[in-house]
Amino acid sequence: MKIATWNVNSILARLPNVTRWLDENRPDVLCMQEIKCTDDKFPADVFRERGYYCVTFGQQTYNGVAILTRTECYREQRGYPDDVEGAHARLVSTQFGGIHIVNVYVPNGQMVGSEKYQFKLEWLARLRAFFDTHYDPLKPVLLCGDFNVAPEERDVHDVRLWQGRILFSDPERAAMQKVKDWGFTDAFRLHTEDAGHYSWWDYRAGAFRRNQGLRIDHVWISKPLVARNTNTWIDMNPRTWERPSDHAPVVAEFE
DNA sequence: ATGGCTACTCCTAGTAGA
Repeated sequence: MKIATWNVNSILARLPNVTRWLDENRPDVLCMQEIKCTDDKFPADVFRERGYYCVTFGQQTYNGVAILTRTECYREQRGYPDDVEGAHARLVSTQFGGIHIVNVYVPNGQMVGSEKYQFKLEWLARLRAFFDTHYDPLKPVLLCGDFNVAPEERDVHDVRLWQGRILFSDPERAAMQKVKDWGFTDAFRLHTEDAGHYSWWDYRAGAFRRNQGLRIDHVWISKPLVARNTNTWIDMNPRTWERPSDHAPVVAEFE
């Protein structure tokens, strides 16, 4: 079984790239973030033609998450259960093949110390509480998405540049670690110890060409899935295509 | 060097992303 996560940075702008990648890779599940459109604008028919079912939690202009699956799936959660009306569309979940799949788009945080940064830290605290309340770490649970946090120094191309800054500040990393402590393992790190593997590169200044990126997109798995995870990798290919997303897909395979 | 690039919008200039 192949489960992938990809921040597509607008599903409407990225539709040719996403369909091409689906055709070439045929994952069982694709979790997407930043679809940037409401559910009625989501191109579900294009995916249905390719044999995928969709659950979406869209929003105009900003945020928005969706999950594509090869067999019919049912939405489990759409945002946090205690969300107020009009809250950001940043979390959607489903069950597939006996696995609880939670797809998140963690807030960016803009700048350390800003209101948005505070919102990010609170959102991450709620994510941990959400797992405490609704899931069991002894069952197969997979949390994936754009976490907007690089966990370790080896996940950052230039530690001196990023130290203490947004996406790599200590409080963000601690908040993310708290989520991990619920009972998750970073699937990518089960297979690769090296530095220099990134999932996002700035559009500007030739960052991709120079491999100046961050590993901020992740697939985290609960204990029962660890032994089944045969490989997890970052597919840099679509980042080389025309009109790419600034993020690359992360793919996890299970037996 | 605070730029660089991309996508969005009832505001095509301003906001947001990371």
